[in-house]
Amino acid sequence: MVQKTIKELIDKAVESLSLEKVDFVVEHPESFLHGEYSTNVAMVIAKSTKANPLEVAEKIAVVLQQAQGNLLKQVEKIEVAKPGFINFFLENSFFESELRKILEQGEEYGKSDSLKGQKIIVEYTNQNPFKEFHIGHLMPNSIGEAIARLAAFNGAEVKRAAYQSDIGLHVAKAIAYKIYKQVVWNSAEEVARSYVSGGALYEDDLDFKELVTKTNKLVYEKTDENINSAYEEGRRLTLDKFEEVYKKLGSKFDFYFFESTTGEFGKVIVHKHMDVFEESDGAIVFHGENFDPQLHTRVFMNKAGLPTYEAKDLGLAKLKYDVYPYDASIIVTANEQSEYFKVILRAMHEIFPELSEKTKHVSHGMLRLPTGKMSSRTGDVITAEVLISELKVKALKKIEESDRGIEDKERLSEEIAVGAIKYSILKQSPGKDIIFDLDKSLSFEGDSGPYLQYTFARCISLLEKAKEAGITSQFEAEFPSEVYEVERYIYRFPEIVERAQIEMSPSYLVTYIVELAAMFNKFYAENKIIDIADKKSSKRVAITEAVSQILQNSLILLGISAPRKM
RNA sequence: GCCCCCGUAGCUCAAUGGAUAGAGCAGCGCUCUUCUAAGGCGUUGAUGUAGGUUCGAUUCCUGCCGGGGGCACCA
Repeated sequence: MVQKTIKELIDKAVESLSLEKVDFVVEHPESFLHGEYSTNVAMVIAKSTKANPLEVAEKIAVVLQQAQGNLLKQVEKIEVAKPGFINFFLENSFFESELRKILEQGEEYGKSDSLKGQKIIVEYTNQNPFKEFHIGHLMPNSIGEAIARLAAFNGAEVKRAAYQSDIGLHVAKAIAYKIYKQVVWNSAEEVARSYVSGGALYEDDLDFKELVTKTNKLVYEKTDENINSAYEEGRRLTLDKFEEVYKKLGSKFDFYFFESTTGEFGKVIVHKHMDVFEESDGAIVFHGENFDPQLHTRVFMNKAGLPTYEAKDLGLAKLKYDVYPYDASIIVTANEQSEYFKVILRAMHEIFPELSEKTKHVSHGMLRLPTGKMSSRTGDVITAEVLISELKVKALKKIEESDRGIEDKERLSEEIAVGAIKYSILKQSPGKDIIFDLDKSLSFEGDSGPYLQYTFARCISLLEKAKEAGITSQFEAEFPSEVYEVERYIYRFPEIVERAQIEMSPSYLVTYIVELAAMFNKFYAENKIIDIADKKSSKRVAITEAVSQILQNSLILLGISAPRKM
């Protein structure tokens, strides 16, 4: 990439001037007026040496200009600006060659091999059987899926894992309630309802509470026929439902881990490492604060001798490694678990140091209702399915209004609904909460998923019309020197993909792609793309094709479908 | 009480210590007899607060105010 070439040249120039070696950036200036790339190197150097930044910039620029002839062929001019920026303007031929590159590489465009040979496992959508699949679960799913796709796009071998809590108090509550009230389960919803009712009863009925505790133990022991069959039934109903929703969302998991197995394993690990853990009040705990004042104590085995989530996570890390010897394990969960994971990773560091190094916790914000945090415990939830279907209705209405002869309206409306949801989650930097208001609902306009989909469909439609008119994107060398603004933006895609991957933040890609779409739409409004009488038309068609390709590649990375017509 | 995270326009979000703090929504005014108007153009509007570091701070540091999360047998 040019960016790297420029950076290397600056390094050399700094060296030849025997200036101080510093950390600097080569970035795209905010405005096209300042060229394609800009560096702050002179200002950084000037800072430590108390020199005049503008003079330093001038000196470096002169050296760069001398080198320009052979190495910086693609740079048209180098300018020094105000406080001490050095700006690089690229040759028109650069944009043209990038355009060709995109058309040649197609869906490969933007791929890199930076993670080649790496085995990466991404764990996300950790939800619990016996509970609802609510809209809060859409966050880890959307983010985790995008992170997985970004890693694969950069050459990694990626496996997706779902870790589901199929054992524990929540399960016992649902089962105990079913038995206690003789409820019949026919659907996942009914199972989840038992869980909510059981949870409420657990709070105010001591007898029931005792029954739950007993049931919990029996679920672990698997000795009671009645409980076993209720367990299997509830588990199957809810897991099948999850699978249905995953399919709508476009996620397919390679591995499923269940707490019923990680628990056993975690238990063994804890008992084997009593030098790391301590017994306290009948439980086995890890005193995080002994290792780092920012950490706290967590219980790994409870008084009853059952492994807690902590021990289970420890077991999971090893279990994952056993089935898939990973170089990196990424775990996506809500940020309410951030502190928790710091402690777990510290404990893991004592036991499996090499695994803790490879594990990275990525946290996302919570999806909140205007009334506050959603709670599956109280049943104050909106399910993912309800949200999708409400948005589908809205999308369907639009499809019918525009009347473009869509064959499968049902499918398209779902693609749009899911696209709108995923976009709204992925557009913001992970870690921040989303306040979700169903009444205001999600936008299909402006900064939205459907806006991207619409722009893509528009490109496809244009390309089809161009083909009919006999205009191809294969333009010839004597092409007009004029560079459209959108061309100055499209070639950045690989850089953006790289950054989004490294920082595990799909939002960078979203920000970029919506900006690109806006630029293209402006380009579309200002120019007639297809014009037989105009020789420049083939270049505009080429730009359209390039944009459609980048939109498509981006949408795939984000896990948003790219319908060709809408 | 201790520990983390966050306060940007009326609303929802951007901005690796840099150039004039960007979008979208909502409001107002334009724009389809011509390639998809889910589009485009114009317009109003913001860094919680007080200091500090810096040539330069939304970004780093400190205090205060406000919000969220975590802190022993839930997941």
